[in-house]
Amino acid sequence: MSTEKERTADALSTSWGPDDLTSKARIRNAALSLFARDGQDGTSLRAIATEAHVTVGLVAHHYGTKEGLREAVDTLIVDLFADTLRSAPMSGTAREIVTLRDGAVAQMLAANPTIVDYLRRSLLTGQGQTGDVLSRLAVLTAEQVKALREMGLASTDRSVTEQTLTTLVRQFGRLLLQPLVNRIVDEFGEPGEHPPELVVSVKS
Amino acid sequence: MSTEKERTADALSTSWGPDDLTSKARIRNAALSLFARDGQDGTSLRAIATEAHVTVGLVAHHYGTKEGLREAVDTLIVDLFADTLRSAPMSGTAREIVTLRDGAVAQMLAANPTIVDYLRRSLLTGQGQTGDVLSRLAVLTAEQVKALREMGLASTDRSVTEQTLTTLVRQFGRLLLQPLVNRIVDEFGEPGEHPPELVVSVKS
DNA sequence: CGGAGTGCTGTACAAATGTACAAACAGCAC
DNA sequence: GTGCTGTTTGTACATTTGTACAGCACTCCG
Repeated sequence: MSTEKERTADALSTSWGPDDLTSKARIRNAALSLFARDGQDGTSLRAIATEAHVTVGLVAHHYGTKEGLREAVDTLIVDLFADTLRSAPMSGTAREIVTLRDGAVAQMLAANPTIVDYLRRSLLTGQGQTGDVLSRLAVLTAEQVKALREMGLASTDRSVTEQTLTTLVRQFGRLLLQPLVNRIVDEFGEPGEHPPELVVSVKS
Repeated sequence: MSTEKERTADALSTSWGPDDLTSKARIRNAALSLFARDGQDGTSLRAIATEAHVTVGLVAHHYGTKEGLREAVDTLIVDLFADTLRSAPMSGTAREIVTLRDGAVAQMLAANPTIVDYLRRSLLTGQGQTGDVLSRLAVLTAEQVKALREMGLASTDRSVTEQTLTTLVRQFGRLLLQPLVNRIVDEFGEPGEHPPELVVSVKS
């Protein structure tokens, strides 16, 4: 991965002031935030420009069209995902490895709730287009599954498709569904009542 | 319930030709379909008018603003939900009753996938506004829970909030998350491979 | 017959949006 | 200095959007 990617990935998780980032990076981060909150159709290029403290023209200059901006945001997320998985240790039994990798992903997502919101939206808004961020994450996950299999670090008693699916559901399912729980508790729960935990899995 | 409501509710589940419906009903149904597919911001009043074979002016004439149209769609769904629950039998043990009611809801939702898509979108798009369709469904569910409790037909070992939450998650959770599974299987699965079943529940 | 109400059409309009483009500006090699 | 490359601004434009409004056709009641 290029140094550019690491720099931008770090820009999300570390606590750099917005002044330390390039305008290009600030635009992309603003797009991620606003896309996650209001959806892609719901956020204008002007809103992104304002949030990034630049003008509309600069957004078009760096990313061309709105679609180009979306691809940049997608790439940021996919790279962050890949970096997270690459930095996860690969030692121990197959089960231990899965637990460690799931934990690394969960920790990364917990540190970047904006990405979770963005992915949740992508799941609905995206019409299943290839090149979509979810497709790219699915491809990434499938590659990881195959790699672990070849190293003998993953069970092979299920199909690759089913194993990929299980992994993604394990990592995303609970997070994608959380708003439903939060809304109910917000509506009826007494203040201070903590939302119960969701369990999401695929029936084997 | 007024006869109007029952007529409109039937309009979804039975197989009446579009010519048999009033323009007002056709507009509302078109709005439901397009809102479900493209989101509320993503569908113009003109697209709804075209789908319903009317002009833009008539949409405004019947429903005033786009917000009014959304409320009409929400009301249709809530009424359909209420009708479904009212027609479910209330006999047997507490567990049997829950199973029967969940089955009735599942059957209704399976017959109206458009409503599922609409609700899935509402979960994200809606900013938790009261009056939102999910809020109204939550209120409806909570009322049902309390009613069943007073009749001694529901267990009282958990809080009403938790019981309401469990019910909604049981009825919606799997459906809301299904697109994730479908997309993975579409992307990697061999043709004809059927998506495995999801399991969603709240940790007790 | 007449008129009143209602469903319905067509059009008009201001606001917002994505995109294109010309010009100003900064840093840097030569 | 001069030229060059990349950044940044400001503005302009066509399109789409939600909403408002004036008028036509029809039905029903007196």
